[in-house]
Amino acid sequence: MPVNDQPVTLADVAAVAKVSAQTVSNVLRRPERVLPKTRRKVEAAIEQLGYHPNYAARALRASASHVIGLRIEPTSTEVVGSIHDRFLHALAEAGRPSGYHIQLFTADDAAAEAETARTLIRAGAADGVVLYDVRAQDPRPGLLLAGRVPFVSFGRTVSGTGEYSWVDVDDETGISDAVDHLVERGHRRIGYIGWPEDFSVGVRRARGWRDAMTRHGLPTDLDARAEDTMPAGSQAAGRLLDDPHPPTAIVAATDTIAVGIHHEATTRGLRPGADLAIVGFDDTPTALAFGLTSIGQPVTEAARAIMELLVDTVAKPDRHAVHGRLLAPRLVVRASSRSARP
Amino acid sequence: MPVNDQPVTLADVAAVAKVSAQTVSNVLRRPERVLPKTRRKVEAAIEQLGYHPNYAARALRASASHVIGLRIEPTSTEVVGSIHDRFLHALAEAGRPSGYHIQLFTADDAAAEAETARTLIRAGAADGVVLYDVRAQDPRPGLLLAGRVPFVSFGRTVSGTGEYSWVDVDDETGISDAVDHLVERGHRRIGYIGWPEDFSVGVRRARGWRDAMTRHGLPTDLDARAEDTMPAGSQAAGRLLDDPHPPTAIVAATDTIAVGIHHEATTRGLRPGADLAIVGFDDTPTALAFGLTSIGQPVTEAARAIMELLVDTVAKPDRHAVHGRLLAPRLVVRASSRSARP
DNA sequence: ATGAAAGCGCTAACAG
DNA sequence: CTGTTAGCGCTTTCAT
Repeated sequence: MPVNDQPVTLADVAAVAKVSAQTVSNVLRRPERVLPKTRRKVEAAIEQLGYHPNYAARALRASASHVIGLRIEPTSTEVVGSIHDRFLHALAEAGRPSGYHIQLFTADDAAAEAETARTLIRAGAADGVVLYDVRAQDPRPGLLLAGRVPFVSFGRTVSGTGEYSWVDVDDETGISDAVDHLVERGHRRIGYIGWPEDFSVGVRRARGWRDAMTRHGLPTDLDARAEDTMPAGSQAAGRLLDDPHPPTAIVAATDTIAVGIHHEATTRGLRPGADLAIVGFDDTPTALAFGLTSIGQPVTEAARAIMELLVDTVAKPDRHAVHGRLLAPRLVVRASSRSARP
Repeated sequence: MPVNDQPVTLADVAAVAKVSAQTVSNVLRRPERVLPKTRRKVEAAIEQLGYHPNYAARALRASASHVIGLRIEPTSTEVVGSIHDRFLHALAEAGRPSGYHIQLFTADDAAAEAETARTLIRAGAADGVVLYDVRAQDPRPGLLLAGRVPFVSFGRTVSGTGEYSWVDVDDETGISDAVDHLVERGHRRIGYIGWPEDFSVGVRRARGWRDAMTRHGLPTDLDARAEDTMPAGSQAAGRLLDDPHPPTAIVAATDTIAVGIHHEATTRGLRPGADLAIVGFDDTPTALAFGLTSIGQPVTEAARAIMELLVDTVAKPDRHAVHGRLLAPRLVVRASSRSARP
């Protein structure tokens, strides 16, 4: 590693290579326009000086920062299985090929998030933002649209999806696959534990379960609701297990709830996988640790799709094509549901 | 929210306020140099136009990006309790007062991380970086030092700590507090499960346990080692519990291991907290969910300290003061160790 | 107290 | 194919 604190500029390289600054720039951005011989000369000089083009200058000149903003949410202390950090990493990785960097910002609520995003854009600190975990009634897409902030969302609102680009995972199919899998194993009393109805969250997951059950001609009475915490999951599981005709399998809307079910089952002397099948959602490390079958979101693929759409959106903020991309989840079968119903 | 796509510049504001661009700049950066009357006039214009200073231009002019780089690591699929995401959020938040933004980058290994960091600095894309989770034999501080990359680390190497600024948590005291707490509850057979010796990781945690036990005149034979996964924790716990004189309490080097212990105990019909006390490390959501006593790291405080030191380091990269800051962890007592030994 | 000039490093547009 | 000119938006001199 050469140690040289003086910032090396285009002009320095040009001087060493005995060409103009413009030619150096061309070597970097339009190599085909430059004679191979001069190119090699310039490249040697670049190498020798350890030159790196200055981001700020490029950004200023090009009016493009190549930065994507992302609000980082405070982690809930009650959620034990989240794909948030996996998503962050995947997004950072996905930006690499196109030269985009992810910059974090914090905000207290949706309005603040939108406002900060707008400021970032106006200040040229970012070219666009990614909206994480967009829910059915989420106000953020509307706010960003109004503020003319280029963005792509992970998740989508229930309406207005024709107005912005989004990437989402097909929850209904995921849950439906889980139900199919359980039915195949001989289960008929299959319960569901998800968020309370009024949360407007996970309505698609609940619907996925109900529809799948109906499709199989099975009853949908074993429906319990719980907030996304382990104790709430345990409690809800308790209610279902107290039923005169208790479930032999339960599908959960999250891994956190699934662990709660696992815990409740164990406490009652039921062996998960043998006496009670359990399926979670998100395929987090927690699911792996507890041997829980879980519906995994294709996080890497989602991040890639988001960056792709974002590059598009950023390129022509005015009249860019609006795309929605629905990705298929993948059921990861583990011990908690592998064996057939006894 | 005014909608106006034209980027608003200093000159625009100046035109509206009928002053020179320079005066607008002064209003923003040296308000005291400007007559209150003109200042108000300018502020009105700024407000009216929704002006935000352009980051790239500032960065170019000031040769300072106000960006801090941070490598985001791929999440291990086997770790169920991590403070990584909490740290990210805390860092983003900690940068706010001083106007620093966190930018993520990915790298495959320590060498790539150092190299990328160096490139970011040379390109003026970042003013400094934060090194996360620095371990005893970590090569990164040395590499960054050699590459003259301004940085502050969270965690520290075993040697060379006088050459760079770091913030760390006092593991030994944390574990020692846990042992004291258990002894107070009447425990004497207190086991420890941590990383394998040769990992050079967590040597301080292991030492903390050994020293505390010795201080209390208690034996240190119940020492098992496990990698940082739940099954490994369960296995190790099994080995300790198979001892002719099994432990009545176990201290774990991580929450992941602690959950493994919890699981093994439950499987054997031992009630955590009643038949076996368990203490984890990091106070993650997982610990909360399982009612595990855990040694919490002051993540927010650490992030603040890091940003503070970093601002210093970045300001004078050559001859800045080198500081080490050792923060005290905090024992969070929950059901898994609250009651006295029966 | 305010303004004019210059330049941070780069690249688009135009000349040669 | 290469070089010259100009300017992205801002701030640090230096005048006024």
